[in-house]
Amino acid sequence: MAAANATTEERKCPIETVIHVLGGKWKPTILWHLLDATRRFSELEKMIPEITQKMLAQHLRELEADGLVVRTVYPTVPPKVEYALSEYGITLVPVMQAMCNWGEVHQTSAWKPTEVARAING
Amino acid sequence: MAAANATTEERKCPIETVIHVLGGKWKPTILWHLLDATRRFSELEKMIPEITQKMLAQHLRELEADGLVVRTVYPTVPPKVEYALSEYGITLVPVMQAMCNWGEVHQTSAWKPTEVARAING
DNA sequence: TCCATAACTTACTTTGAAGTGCGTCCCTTA
DNA sequence: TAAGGGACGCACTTCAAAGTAAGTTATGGA
Repeated sequence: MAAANATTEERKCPIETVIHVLGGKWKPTILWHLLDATRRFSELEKMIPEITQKMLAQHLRELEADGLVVRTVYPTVPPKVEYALSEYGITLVPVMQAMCNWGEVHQTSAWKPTEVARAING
Repeated sequence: MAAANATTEERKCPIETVIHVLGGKWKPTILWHLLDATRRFSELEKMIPEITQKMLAQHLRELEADGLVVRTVYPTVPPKVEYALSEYGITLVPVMQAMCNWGEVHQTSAWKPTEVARAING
C-alpha cells in the first residue's frame, strides 16, 4: 500500500477515508442507483423502499458535500430536484467495483466466510 | 458493477460486506501492520498506541472470524499469540490498495474535497 | 376553499460501536 | 512472599449513527 510514508498515527489511513465516504448505511445503494441515470429524490425513495426520507436527504447531502454527487434544483412548484453522479464520483467506480467483486465472493460462499477461508488457506 | 442480477433489496450490497469486514475503527490499521510480518498481540499494542486492549482483542477476533487473519497460540507461560494475514486475507490486499489510492487523493487535496470535486467536475 | 404534491426539516428515541477500568490465569524470578 | 509479565474477559458508560413521526413550503387544480 502507498501510505507507508508518514508515521501511521500522523495521518489517518486512506482506507478509512473511503470507508467514511461510502460507509453510511445507504450510500453504496444510493450510488448504485445513480450509476446508470440521473434520479429524482422520489425515484430514489421508490427504488430503496426501506430508507426513510430523513436518511435519504442526509446521505445525499453528505455525498454532495464529498463531491461525489451533483444536485440540480428546478425552481418549480412542487419542487423538482435531480441527483447525478459527478465526474469525480465516477473516479470511485473502479474502487467500488473491486470492493463489489471481493464482497460477492466473501458473501456468496454459503454465508460462512470462515469455511471459505479454511478452504483457501488449506 | 457485477451485482445487477437479483432485486437490489434481496441480497445485501457486496460493498457493504467489504465495509463490514474493514469497517471497524482499527481494522485497516491492524491489517496494515500485518501486511509485512506476523505480529504478537503486544507488538500490535505498541504499534497502535491509541488502541485499547479490549478493542485490539475484539477486532482481531472479528478478523479471525472473517478468515482474514490466522491466530497461532504457543502454550507457554506467559502465553504467546501470533497473528498473521491468511492467504484469504491476502486476496483483500488489491482491494485495500485501490481504496488506499483513491483515499489518498481525496484526502490530500487540502482537506477540502468539495473544492477538488469542483476542479474535477469543472 | 382546501387538498395534493415534492422535497425536504425538526425534535425526539433507539441502537450499537467504541472506550474505561478492573479482574484473571499461570508460572517465573527476585 | 510477592511482584510481574502476556493476552485477554467482563461490566459498565458514552456517544454518534440511524430510525420515527410529524411539520413545512408554495401553488395549481377540483
